[in-house]
Amino acid sequence: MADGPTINTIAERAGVSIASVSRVLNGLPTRQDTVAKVMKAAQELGYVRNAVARSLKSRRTHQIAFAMADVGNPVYLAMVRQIQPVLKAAGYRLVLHSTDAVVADEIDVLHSLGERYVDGLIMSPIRVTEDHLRMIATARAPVVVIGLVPDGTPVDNVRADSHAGVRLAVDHLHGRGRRRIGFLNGPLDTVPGAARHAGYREALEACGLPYDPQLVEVGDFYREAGAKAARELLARRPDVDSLMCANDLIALGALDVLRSAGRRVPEDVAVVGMDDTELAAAAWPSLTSVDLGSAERGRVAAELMLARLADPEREHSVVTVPPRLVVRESTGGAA
Amino acid sequence: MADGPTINTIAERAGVSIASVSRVLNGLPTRQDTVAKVMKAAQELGYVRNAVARSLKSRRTHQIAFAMADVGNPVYLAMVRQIQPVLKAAGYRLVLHSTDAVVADEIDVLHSLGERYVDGLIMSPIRVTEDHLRMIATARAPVVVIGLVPDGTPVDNVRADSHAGVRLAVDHLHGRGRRRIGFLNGPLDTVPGAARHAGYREALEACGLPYDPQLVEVGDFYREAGAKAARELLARRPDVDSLMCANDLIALGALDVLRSAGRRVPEDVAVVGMDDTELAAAAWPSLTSVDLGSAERGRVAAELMLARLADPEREHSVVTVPPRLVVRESTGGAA
DNA sequence: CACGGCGCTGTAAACGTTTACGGCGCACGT
DNA sequence: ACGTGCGCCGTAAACGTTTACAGCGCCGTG
Repeated sequence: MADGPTINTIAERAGVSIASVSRVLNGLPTRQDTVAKVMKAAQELGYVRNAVARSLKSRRTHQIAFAMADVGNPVYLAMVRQIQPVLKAAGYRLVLHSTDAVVADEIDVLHSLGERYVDGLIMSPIRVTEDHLRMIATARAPVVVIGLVPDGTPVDNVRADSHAGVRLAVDHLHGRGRRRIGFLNGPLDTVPGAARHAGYREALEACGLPYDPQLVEVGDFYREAGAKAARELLARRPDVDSLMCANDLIALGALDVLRSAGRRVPEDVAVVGMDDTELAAAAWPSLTSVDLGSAERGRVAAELMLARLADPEREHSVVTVPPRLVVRESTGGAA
Repeated sequence: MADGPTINTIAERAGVSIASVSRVLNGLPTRQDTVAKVMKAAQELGYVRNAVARSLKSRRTHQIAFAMADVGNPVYLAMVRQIQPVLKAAGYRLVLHSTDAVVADEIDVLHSLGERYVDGLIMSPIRVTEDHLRMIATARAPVVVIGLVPDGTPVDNVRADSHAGVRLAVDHLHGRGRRRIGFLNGPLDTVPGAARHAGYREALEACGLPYDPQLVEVGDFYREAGAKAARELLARRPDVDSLMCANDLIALGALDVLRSAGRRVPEDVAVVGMDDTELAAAAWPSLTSVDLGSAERGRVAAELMLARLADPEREHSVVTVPPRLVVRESTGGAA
């Protein structure tokens, strides 16, 4: 692990100046025999260019950061999975930040952009605060936000449409003859929670079904919470014939409860999840789920980032990725 | 996004030299009013230290790379999840490489260590070739390998013991009265495939059961492959009373097949998976699975890396993480 | 009062690149 | 034979830090 060779070592050995070495290494026009000498020396020394020095001079690190709440969450995972190859193909490395949904940590990441260790940041904040918006506006490197930001925010933005996603699911249930559609939601003060609630009410209206608060449970986005919510809803409204769940984990919890209550899925109660994580396919019965396009959003975000790096002056884009319903056994399978 | 302030800007504004600024910023002993002047100027300018320049001088980037075959694979995911917080707590960033199990890509990552954009590399290669070993031995930055490398390889190494893991599972099945234990394995030319096969044979012997080739199927590590293998095994040996599966996906495939064949799990056939991914808990019936300690291995690898960075001269460590059986419904639940 | 020592500060070099600029040698035209 | 232009090349500056070293002022001591 001794000190590696530098451009100087090569210059000495090849009997040329460091400028020539640099030129050869960067493929700039150079006389043929100089190229040969330099290449030979570099080869023999096992030279590898120092990325740090290069970045200092060129002001490009060829690194992009991705900040999310939790590496373990399948939704973010799907994003990473798409972001990674896009960036890699363009010659960028991926730096991962897991903020545990702590706002201070997210602000920290934004702040650290000033250190210039990355060329840009893709982030998917759990909540968007005033602080976020202020930091984003003054950030020293391009930012792409996955998730809803207020219209007019000067930033590239990729959105899901969970509103429309819920409508898709409710329509599907209605189309299969269900009329008492329960709704197991997460907290209403989160962006997804609020949007999904609104989507549920609207969809009912569009189907000509009444909104019945008794059919709605608000809990959290976890399996246990889903089970609890399902239990309570079943106790209150045993006649419920279907459950719209605000994510797949809630739906899994609901399946557990339905099973031990002896309700058949989908015959007695149909169930729809949301996010279409790999858990949906693993569950039994396999879970119909609304794909909100996490993967697609990741891909688009990466592409927007590349576009901005290529042209920093371009207009800010706002892309909304449409949801897609994946029908499986829990609502009776493909028609 | 104009050029940010540097140490020079601050020096000018505060009326001191850049050396003093640097000293203040690094907390080196300085007169109180100098500190105040510098801090004030830095504050007003919104100064953030340039990480690249700092790295160039200090020869530390405070970045660690993690290279794995596939970000989407839950086993690697579990590792990332543990590695991230350990590194973060020590002030390191995580750079992710997904190699798609392409050996050339892995070699590439090893090679790029010479660029010195990271202080070290944690890798979990799918197969370990001669090239790997050669590159690791001459790497210009510390490497920690998760997975088996030949004894004596000069590298920090964290191993799973899938051999012992299979024994654990087979013992468990035997203890629950199963005598015709089928084995659905992955390819024998992979490190895990070979180790698991050996573990299976040994475990049978230890239990006093005969090894019956008819009870063994070799396929691949995917759900579809698991289903296919299970179908064939059931056709050949309808009397099989339990299935040891070389990973959770294979087990899920097996569950599908058993269900549609009308075999009850665990009453007619008990099933054990491996890796204890989140799919195991999501499945129905929930899947007994052998946790090979992916999470633990990630944590240990990160710690070994930090230890080596702290003391480059220390002896190479080889840590083997013991497997753990997680009993769920597919083998009858906790005793 | 002279001097040694100490605490603080500034100057400058270094980390390993990229690149603007000027110089040198050669071929060519007059 | 001499100027011109062109193609390569080397010198040196720059990127933004950290840090060795030397200098300076001040205090206390002899």
